[in-house]
Amino acid sequence: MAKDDDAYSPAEIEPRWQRRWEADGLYHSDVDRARPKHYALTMLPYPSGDLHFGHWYAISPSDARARFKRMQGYNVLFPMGFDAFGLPAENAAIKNSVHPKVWTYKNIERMRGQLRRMGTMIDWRRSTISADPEYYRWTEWFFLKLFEHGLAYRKMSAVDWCPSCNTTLAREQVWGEARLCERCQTAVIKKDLEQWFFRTTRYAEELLDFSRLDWPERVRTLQTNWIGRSEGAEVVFRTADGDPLEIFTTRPDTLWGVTFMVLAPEHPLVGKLTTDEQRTEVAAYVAQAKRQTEIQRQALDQEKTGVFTGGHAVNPVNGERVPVWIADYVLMTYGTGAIMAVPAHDQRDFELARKYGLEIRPVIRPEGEELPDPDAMTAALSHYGRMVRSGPLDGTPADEAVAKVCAWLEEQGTGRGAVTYRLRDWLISRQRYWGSPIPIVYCPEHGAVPLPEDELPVLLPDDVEWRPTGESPLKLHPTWRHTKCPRCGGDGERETDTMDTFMCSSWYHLRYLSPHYDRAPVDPAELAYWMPVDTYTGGIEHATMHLIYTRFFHKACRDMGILAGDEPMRQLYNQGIILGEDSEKMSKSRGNVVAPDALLDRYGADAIRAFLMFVARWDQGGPWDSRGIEGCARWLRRVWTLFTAPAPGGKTVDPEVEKRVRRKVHQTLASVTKDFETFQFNTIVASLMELLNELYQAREEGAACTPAWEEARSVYLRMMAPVTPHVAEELWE
RNA sequence: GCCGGAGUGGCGGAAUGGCAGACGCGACGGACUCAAAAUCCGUUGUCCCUCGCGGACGUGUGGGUUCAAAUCCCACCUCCGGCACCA
Repeated sequence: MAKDDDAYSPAEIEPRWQRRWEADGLYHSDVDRARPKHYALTMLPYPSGDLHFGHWYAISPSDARARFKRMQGYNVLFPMGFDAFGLPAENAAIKNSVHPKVWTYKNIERMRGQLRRMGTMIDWRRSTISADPEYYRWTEWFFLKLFEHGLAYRKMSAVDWCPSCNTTLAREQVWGEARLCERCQTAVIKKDLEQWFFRTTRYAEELLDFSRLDWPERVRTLQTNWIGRSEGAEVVFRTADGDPLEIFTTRPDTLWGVTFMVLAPEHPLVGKLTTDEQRTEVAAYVAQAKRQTEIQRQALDQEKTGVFTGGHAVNPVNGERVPVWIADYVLMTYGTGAIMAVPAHDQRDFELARKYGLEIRPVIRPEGEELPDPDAMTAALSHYGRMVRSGPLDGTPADEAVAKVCAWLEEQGTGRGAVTYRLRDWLISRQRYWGSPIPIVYCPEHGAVPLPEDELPVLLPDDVEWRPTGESPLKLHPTWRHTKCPRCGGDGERETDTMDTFMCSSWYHLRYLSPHYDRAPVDPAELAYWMPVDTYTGGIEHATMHLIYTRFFHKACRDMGILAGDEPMRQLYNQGIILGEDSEKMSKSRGNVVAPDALLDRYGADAIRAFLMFVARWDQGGPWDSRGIEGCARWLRRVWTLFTAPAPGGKTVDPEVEKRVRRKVHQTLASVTKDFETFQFNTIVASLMELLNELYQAREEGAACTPAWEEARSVYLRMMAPVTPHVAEELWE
């Protein structure tokens, strides 16, 4: 308890309480079956060097909520670790000639110290670093499991390559129409490479099911769009040679309107279909298309182009022989890489048909309208309608058409109802040094051979050349790659690519539970008690990357018998971004970066914690306001004064005043409790300020030294404890 | 084009069918002080007036439901985010 004449001095009280909590092990979380558990997880930081306000904004309100849950009687786990592999370490190494490991671990030490000054309840015994061999041993182990179960595979394909980062990227890491690298904003190009993939597409349907999750609408929508489910039909056409040519369509009701087909330029049947007289033209188009994928995509309204292969295919619904074209608007990576073209009812096909004078045949009549004259059409008629000129299904009304055609196709054995997804398998190979090795050895005899589990971890060598060469640094290491084939003992070579760091972060929430356990990635007893994560907090930017990967990872592990339950994180909440005072993103180049450390010295962690909760709605974020923090500092000084200064005496107390105090205290308690539950942090601080104003008023009216006052003080300090833990401890008797 | 989110004082925001603008910032006036800082008190949506315990208007726009709408319904406008030659 502070002496009454002491002024509020965070610089004195905060380190003292932090030392005390640590010495007492107050925030150690251990399995305790007698209490309900609460696993509060916040997205782990990348050890970039300094803890900035983005970190504070993500972590300190999450910590306040974890503390609130703890005060409610939950056995709370609030851990923190570091996503320590990744390219910035290599870039820093190149720039400053420091080994990535040295740079990373130095930053981690620094950031741990900064995190401690924040006054969090982090249980540091459970911290993990994904670049520690005792961590990545298990990242490698998970790779082996996925490989063993056919969920990891190696494939040659045209993959996205960032020329600045010198590595391939997952489809999720290529952003926007301009196809920029998620990390460095460089335009991504295509390269044909043999790479490792995880079979995320196997889980596409299940990933669309959010029914067990309390996740924001926004994230669910982003993931749903990303997965991109389309319902339709698969139909098998036949080439003149009798080869099956499978297509996917969402409009099987337009099958009788097919007047040609279009293949992606890379489609495997292109060579065989192309006739001698068309060969030159087709080869030129294929070469041009290939080149085009290597440059930044042009505007979307570019004119459709295509080339006739000279080949034909037969439409199974009517036996008609239609020409087969190739065009670059058909993508090899979606559906089957081939389409049936119905120019009357699809705008892209319409444009190609108009350009090259191909037949346009309307077979869908909108209700109450005439069938359009193809020569007069200026655009495709894409809405549903009654099927006409459609053989046995002629006259089928719009609402029955698709289902009826699917049933009919199945009956005929020429097709069936089908679903296609936009989601691609997750490309995890990176041509970089500072990542988890892929535990595979290539043997001339046996191909890609997984290492036995007891040979893990494959350790990263320290002595590498990390300067950029366009090749994986591990490939240039003189000895590391040379090893023996685990199967035959003959000479073999290690995989020199490393894993996408999103692989490391797909399971870190499991490693926190038992960071040093060495018989499995996670101690089964800890796993059974703590999982799933109860509340997960972090930025929205991971909606279609980390948050898809970790859900995939969990489901895959469930099916491999490693984990239980269908989802890793029950509730998700996204905080916004704290901007510079000019409402722009904080950045060194703009010169609008507000550094937490200087403000910490001036105001203390409690004031910053309170202000970050108060400054804006947490889910929205907003600009930093250096005057606003004065308001929170003033609030804490007023709290200090109210509870330490001698109460004015000599007045008689009106029972109504006492009653008013009690009512206000209990109303505040109810609203603060509700607001903690629903992440409405700004109104928590506002309610506490409001109550403080009332208490000042009541004290003037003689309420101090009454039982109601004692209750008010006790409740007040407990309500503020999660927000401003140090000052609450100091004032608590 | 498809999907989602958001529009409230000078500013951040509160109120999810019941006194719009809580709380804070800023601003203005005052107390304390030789002075400043800190602290404290008061005023602060807009407009009108006879200045009161007064009146009118007011939550992107236009309609509607209701005794009552920032909140519910319909139509639109603007801004932000995602996806997009996805068959």
